[in-house]
Amino acid sequence: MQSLRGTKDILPQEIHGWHIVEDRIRYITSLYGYRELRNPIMEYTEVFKRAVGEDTDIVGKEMYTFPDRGGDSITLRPEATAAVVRSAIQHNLTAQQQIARVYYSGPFFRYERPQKGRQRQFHQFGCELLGASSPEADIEILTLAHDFLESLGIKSRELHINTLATPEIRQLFKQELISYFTAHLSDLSEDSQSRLQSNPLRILDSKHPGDKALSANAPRMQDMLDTESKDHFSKVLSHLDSLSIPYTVNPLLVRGLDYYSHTVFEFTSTALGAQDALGGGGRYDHLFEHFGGKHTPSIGFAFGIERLLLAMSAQESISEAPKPEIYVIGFESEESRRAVISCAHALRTLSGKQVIVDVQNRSLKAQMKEADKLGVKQVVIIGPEEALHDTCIVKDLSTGMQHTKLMTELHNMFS
RNA sequence: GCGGGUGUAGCUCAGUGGUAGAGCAGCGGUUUGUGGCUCCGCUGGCCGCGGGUUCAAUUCCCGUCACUCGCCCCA
Repeated sequence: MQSLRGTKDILPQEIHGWHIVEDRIRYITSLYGYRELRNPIMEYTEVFKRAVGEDTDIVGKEMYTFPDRGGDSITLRPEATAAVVRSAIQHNLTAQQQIARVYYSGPFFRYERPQKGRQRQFHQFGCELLGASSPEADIEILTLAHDFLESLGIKSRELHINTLATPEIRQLFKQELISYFTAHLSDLSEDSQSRLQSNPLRILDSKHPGDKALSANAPRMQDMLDTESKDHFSKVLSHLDSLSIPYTVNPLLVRGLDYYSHTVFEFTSTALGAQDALGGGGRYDHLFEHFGGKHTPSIGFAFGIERLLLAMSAQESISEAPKPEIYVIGFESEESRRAVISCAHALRTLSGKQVIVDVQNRSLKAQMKEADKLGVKQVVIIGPEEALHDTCIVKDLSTGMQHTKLMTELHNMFS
């Protein structure tokens, strides 16, 4: 028996990093007034098909989709935004021109070949700012993401940013691209040829050398921007400038999901290998309408938690897990063992410190060894002698100093 | 979905056509009530799984599963 391919057990010895990240998630989101939204991990397949787009890789080949017992087509969520929007509409989270600031964190599923930084079940943390179309909304999301990465101490990273303008402009741009690439059809990779009609934007961020060469000279969205798009984008950039958040405008950044418009961005890290995206996001002004909701311009981002942890451990910025503080040792006599149990219990309740006790009836020596290995600061020894006199020996493991104390004195030390 | 690499003790890895070793870790002793450093000893392995070749396979061949790196794409 073993875990499914591409799924991982997160073991006690590695949980500390997760707790750090989860702690930062709660802290940073709270600074910005974002509240958690917990959606189910499965939805009707239609939710993702409609939001993400039929021609995207996610929907085309990566979804965990299956019929349930009632015959409905169910999908394990491959991303969050679609479900957040579905949920926002269903519960009217943006009623009466209100905006909603939400975040989420949890497991997601994509049926792909695993590799470094890619699993079939992985975890994402993301934020969505629903109902605001201003560049200031974009900046709030970007700075939140920036602050989050900073607080985790992730250094070797870059922010790439681009604008996809309005759907109308993008439609025009697509036509331009199609005619440009069609003129060079034979130089295109097979993948790109098949995408040419359905999703020509995607050819732009292909890593295929031939495609790259063609893309470098392809028509540019920048040259076709309307004043509104141009204005929006330049405001976002100037805000980034004044906040001293470094970025690179990358005209080839298009992102793999259909629902984006205007600002799109991606955080990459050199610590990651081939899957170098820590996370990304963008503006989706028309997704609510796709679901039959009212016009609700929105923007959000998502980070891959496993990738954050990879980047953090690559630069060794994960702090050490806290160590237990007290080890209470007893041995040989029944009285000794009994005294240990009640002493440990009292210390935990009085001091709130982590107190470890041997549960294998091992020797004094063995328990001392374990205390040392665990890195505890203090050891309390209640041997048969001490148990008879209601005393104990308190030993500091770093100095080796030890003193005999009455049990009542010990309790006073920690209360 | 496609290509490369790997799969031997808890971990990191050596190794040979005649069913296996090291270091670290663990446990015990050196110290008959005291950890860390020595030194000594011990425990521990269907050599990923299935099949084939062979007198004999952990070693060679095929398949399979998993991991891993890359492609595609994304977190």
